Amino acid sequence: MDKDQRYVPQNIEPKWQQFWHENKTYYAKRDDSKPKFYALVMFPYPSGDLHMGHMRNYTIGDLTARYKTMRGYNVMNPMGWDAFGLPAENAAIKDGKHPAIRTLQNIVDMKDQFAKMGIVYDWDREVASCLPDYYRWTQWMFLLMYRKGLAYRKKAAANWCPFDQTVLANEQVVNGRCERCGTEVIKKDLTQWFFRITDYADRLIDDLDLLPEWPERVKTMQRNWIGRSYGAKVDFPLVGHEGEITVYTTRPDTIYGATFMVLAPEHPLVEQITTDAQREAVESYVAQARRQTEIERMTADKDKTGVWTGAYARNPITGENIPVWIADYVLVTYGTGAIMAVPGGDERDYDFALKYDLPIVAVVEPEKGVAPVESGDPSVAPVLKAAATVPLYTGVGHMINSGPLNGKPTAESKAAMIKMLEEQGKGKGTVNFRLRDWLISRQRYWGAPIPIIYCPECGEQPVPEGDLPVILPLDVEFRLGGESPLARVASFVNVICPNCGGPAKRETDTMDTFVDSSWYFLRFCDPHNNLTPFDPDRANYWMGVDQYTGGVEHAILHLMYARFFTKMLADDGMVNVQEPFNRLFTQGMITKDGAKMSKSKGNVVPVDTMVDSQGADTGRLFILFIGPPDEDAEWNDRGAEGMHRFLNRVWRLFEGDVSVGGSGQDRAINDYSTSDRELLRRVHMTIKKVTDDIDRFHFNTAVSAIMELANAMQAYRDAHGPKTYAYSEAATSLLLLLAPMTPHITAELWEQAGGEGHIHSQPWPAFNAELAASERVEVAVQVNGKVRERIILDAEATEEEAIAAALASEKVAAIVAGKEVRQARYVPGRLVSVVVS
RNA sequence: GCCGAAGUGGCGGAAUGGCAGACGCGCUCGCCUCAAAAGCGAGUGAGGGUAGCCUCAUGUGGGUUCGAGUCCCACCUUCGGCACCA
Repeated sequence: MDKDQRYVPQNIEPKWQQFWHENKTYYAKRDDSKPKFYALVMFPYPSGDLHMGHMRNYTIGDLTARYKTMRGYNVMNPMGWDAFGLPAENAAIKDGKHPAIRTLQNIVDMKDQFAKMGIVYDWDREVASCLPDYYRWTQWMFLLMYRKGLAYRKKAAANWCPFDQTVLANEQVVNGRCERCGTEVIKKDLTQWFFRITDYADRLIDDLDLLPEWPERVKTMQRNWIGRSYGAKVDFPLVGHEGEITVYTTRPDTIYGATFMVLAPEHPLVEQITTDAQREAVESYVAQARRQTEIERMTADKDKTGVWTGAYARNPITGENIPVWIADYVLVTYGTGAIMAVPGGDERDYDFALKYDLPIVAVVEPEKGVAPVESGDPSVAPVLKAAATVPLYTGVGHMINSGPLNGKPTAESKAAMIKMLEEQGKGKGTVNFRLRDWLISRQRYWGAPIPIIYCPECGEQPVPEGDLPVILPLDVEFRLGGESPLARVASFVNVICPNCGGPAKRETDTMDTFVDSSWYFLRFCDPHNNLTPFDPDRANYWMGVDQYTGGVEHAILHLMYARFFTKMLADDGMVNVQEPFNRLFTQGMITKDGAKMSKSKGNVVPVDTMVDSQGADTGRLFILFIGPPDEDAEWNDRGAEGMHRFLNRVWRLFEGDVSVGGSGQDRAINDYSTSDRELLRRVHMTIKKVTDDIDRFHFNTAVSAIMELANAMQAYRDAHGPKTYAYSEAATSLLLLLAPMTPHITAELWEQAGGEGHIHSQPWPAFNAELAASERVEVAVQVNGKVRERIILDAEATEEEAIAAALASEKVAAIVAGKEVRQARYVPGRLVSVVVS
């Protein structure tokens, strides 16, 4: 083999990709002699084209898998396809190409691109959510939910995207728009399937504490999304009607200040309690509120509007009759859709009271030093009413005007009031969530059919497990129409009732694709199982995922749904972990010209272009070097060229007779010359630094440390040539440290330099603290906080010796002369600090 | 409005409270070349000085400390999440 040829990645990369493919180098088997490591990158939607943003994602995952393998773990690193979804179906409506064909073709193309990047997976475990042997088990999951009472159907005002012609989950509505296409979402009353994720709300919040290795911001986002609050439900009896209005409040302590009530316009009691005199005004307000889209309702300035129903309810504590209003600032979807308004203690209620001249009572006195908000902002109330002389105060303090609670602090009053309400049967303490149940029906074709049959005699019937999968028919006409294209396929719709054998009809909605991705990490543990979704024993061996890598855009949706599924399956005994992902890493976007890479913006750097021109290793290394991996980074072609130059330098470090693979462990330190020691110190410092940095996901600094080692090797080589033991040792470590990052060039050089076996089967280089230690250190000398001198000390120098040496130096002596040394200290290996006056 | 993250050279960025700017990009000069590319070497925060060196400098203003990019307080800006959530 001619080692002197130039570094031409195109000549070596295909060879090694072939090697890993043929040898199934990264195919996982159970091996109890090693600790297991489950590495996983979020499986992608097969869109066909990969750009540098994807490359970052998969490079990090690949690096993790290769690194952990070298560290001695039994690694599983699988990949699959989140293959159902709207884009393929929308494309089919445009050009008639069947989603199945397009998707499977894209999968082939993407696997090709993975291979070209040198990304290795255990392809024996590949799954695609659009294939019957996968979605069969997604349907099985639905039936399990159904059996457990966690899947149910109800009529509700759902988020409807007029463009995609389907309903959306709350999580898929962003600022009132469809997260996919950006169309304004409207509300539509529809009967839909839901998963009862709210049953798990408490655990989904509490168990975030079991995840110390998740980014804090992701946990915070989930906490906020689930939105747990503690308060009370209180019944306000209606005056002149049967029944009561139940409100939810987080401040039961302020109930003495509740001077009116507000219902959401959609509240079911509105029609019943409205008086004839107010009927016209109320109906027109309700109609106007219903007409508004989410966007209008949100962009409408915070100016409060509302109408009195004409009705009264009785404050159960004060016994006073208070008016009942409706207003759209009260949301029917939160709490009970009704509030007790405490204008003295709530900004919204205060604004409303000012506008409609409703009484305001102060019930909380601020702590000393806390000023209440001055009343009477003229922009809120065009005409300042007498009542508005009461100031607004929303904080905590001591109760006033509150009967027996007077003088008590807020927290104590809250507890006391809940106790009183419960004793008198007027209410009870409760926990409330912002989280809503997960709406999973989609009126679209390209998804897993919901396995339910509607029988005119027996009603709703689950498809018997033995009849799964409910096959998605392929012969379908693609056009939009407000119901699933499946509804037009007679052979799909018309079935026999599994209960009575009479004619019945299938559910024609499909499941949200987030259902598919909520359990795929479990299927990877046992991907070919024909009897169950996965064998609990196999799942328990691999779970949980030790390193999960993906985009932060999944912080709420996918990551919350997958946690929900895992808990549900744990409850069912299918798996013994409460949390699916032990460690989560969310990588930042790669931008170009300041924007996320996208076809429509024309700023895409495709993986193919990168790999064909500079090579996969160059692309991988630059994407690791570009910046902290959890932050966004701007793509820069010049930077990639720099990485290519560096790999060229590495290549040249192996010119001549360089050998690798030996170990200097059995040599005594004294066997090395001073310059050898110097090089080996650098080698071992680099081993430590790179190891720590990879463990912390600081890949950019790991790469720069390796560059420094290469620079030191070059200098050594210029002086002493490459044929020394120390150089060979350095060359060995350099290749091993780079191996997870740039697998092709390191595998090639390892082979050319006569290394034993395959580089990626070698153990990670061992750090030798003795070799890393140095005998002499340079330390700075600070006088009164300013660095004035640098001195060389013995590494073992004591504080006394260090200070003496510092004071003895010419410069320091000159500065200190004639002054009193008030303080002196030595930070070993760093500096000497002297204070004089 | 609330919650979270971040502000450091021309650029990407580095720095367990201990010599700010590692590493790389770019740029300048030089070597090599008929020339270019590639490669190699030197330099590169700002200001001052012939020079040894000195002063200033990590969004702004305070503070703690022998010592602050790092810790504390207030503020400004940018990005992300939530948003009339009772």
